[in-house]
Amino acid sequence: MQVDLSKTLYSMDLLARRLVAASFLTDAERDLLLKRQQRSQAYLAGSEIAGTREQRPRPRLIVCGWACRERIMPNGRRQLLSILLPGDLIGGCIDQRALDLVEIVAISNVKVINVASALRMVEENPATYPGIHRGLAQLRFAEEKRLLDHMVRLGSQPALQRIAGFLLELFQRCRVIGFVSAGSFVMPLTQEMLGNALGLSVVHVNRVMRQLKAEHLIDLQAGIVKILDAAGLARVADFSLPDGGRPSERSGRAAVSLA
Amino acid sequence: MQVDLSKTLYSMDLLARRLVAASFLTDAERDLLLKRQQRSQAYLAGSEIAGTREQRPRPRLIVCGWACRERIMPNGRRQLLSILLPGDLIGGCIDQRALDLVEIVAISNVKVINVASALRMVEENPATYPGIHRGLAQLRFAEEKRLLDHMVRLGSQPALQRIAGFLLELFQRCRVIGFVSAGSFVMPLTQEMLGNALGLSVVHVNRVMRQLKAEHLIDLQAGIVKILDAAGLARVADFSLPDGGRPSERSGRAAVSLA
DNA sequence: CGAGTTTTTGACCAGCATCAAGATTGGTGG
DNA sequence: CCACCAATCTTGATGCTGGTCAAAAACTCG
Repeated sequence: MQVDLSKTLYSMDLLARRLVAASFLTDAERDLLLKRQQRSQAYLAGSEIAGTREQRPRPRLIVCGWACRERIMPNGRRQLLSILLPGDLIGGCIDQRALDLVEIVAISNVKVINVASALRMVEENPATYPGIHRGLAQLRFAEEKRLLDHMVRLGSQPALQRIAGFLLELFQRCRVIGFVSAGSFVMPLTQEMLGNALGLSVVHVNRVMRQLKAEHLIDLQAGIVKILDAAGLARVADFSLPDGGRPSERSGRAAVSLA
Repeated sequence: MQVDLSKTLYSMDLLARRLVAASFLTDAERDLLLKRQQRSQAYLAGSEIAGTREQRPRPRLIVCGWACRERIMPNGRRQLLSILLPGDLIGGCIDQRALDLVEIVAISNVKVINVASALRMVEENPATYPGIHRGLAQLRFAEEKRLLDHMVRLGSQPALQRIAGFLLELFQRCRVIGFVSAGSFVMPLTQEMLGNALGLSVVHVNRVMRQLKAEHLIDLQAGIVKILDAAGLARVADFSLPDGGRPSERSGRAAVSLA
């Protein structure tokens, strides 16, 4: 289902779209983003976009395809740390050296463009590009938020909620970049990858996905996820107790401990 | 064991110490750090240093005591996201708004000083304060690394290794800021907090700590942790297979996929 | 159509949570 | 200095969530 974009002009249109969503851009800013057509760099699904001992990691923008940051442990186990979608920056946040910490791997076929010079221009003249500057800050903020959300999932949610929340996050991210139609989006993650992202075994991921399907919260076929009941999913994802108690059950617990 | 520092001059000495460790400072830089004595702000153990809906979170430096970033879930469960030690910045990294994402809570009694103006000066004139500028980047880098390490712990390590790795991290961080003597450091975390940080129940934290003690890797008493065998701990923490298999089994995987 | 990958199921078991209760520790007031 | 209380630590018993093993079905692709 990977669309061949080889004939498309690669520009920073995607970045522009995301930034515009949050801020109005000046003409100078539009120029910076849209006039700089660039040759894109392509990576095959499964290949490494940036490795642990990268020579000189340049900030890049994903134009097409999915990638992830992951860490591979000495025993071969993999932990996906975050998913990167079109419009996301690689190494644009934090510090360049942060790339040392993980590997960036293409999940589907991926195309990226180098945004080092554009970023540098913005960093050096924030006043000239106020909208982009602010927009970038928001991108970083969103990335940080996702990281923390995911930590909470891993640390304190059972499998059902981890998966529900994660799917919901992907859904919303896809929607922002216009990759959702009729409540569906293409998700090129195998259940094994989902497991690696969520700290669960493939088998268990499968069972939970199946359960979500049985409860008519999502629908699945051929790598396409359809969110049938976003509100229901959110309800499942946010809450932690096995019984369907409402959030106010703290009083219940309290009552027990008082009894 | 909380030393009363009320008569101490609060300066950015700690920050200076950390920065110096990695970079040489110019006179201007020393001045910036050391000449700006500041009134410190104090927080009692358990109190909130910065909340989710903070009016205007200013970057601050922890001068004394331990704090943490945590998220509290609707069901009352808590997930500690990171531990903040003296010399760590609050809200100095990423974006100020990142503070919205979590609460910052004092674990022991804590003192902080405001470093907003100093940070602004450095950001605006990076050339004047090259050492500090680089040093701050390293601080951010280290924080990012810790976050990712912790995610790996939560996502793909069993209890024994989570705890071993976490203790080791605390140990090394304490050593850097000079809070280790004779292999021991004061750790004001209750086992319940450890559990909240590591996604484990109090009971299980206790059992594992006990096991580490039994294996003469650590010693524990009255909130003081003594690392008896750092190398042994590291061995436990880094590896995930029950048997002591060697790391090089990636070749095995490769061979399979090539065959 | 056959080989490899991914998904699906079932059977079994282990790691860790939960529940419950007792032992320590530290702090407080008499 | 001791009695007392709350918080923390410790330990045992029991059960559930989710891991592991194994193998069969459904896809995918050349």
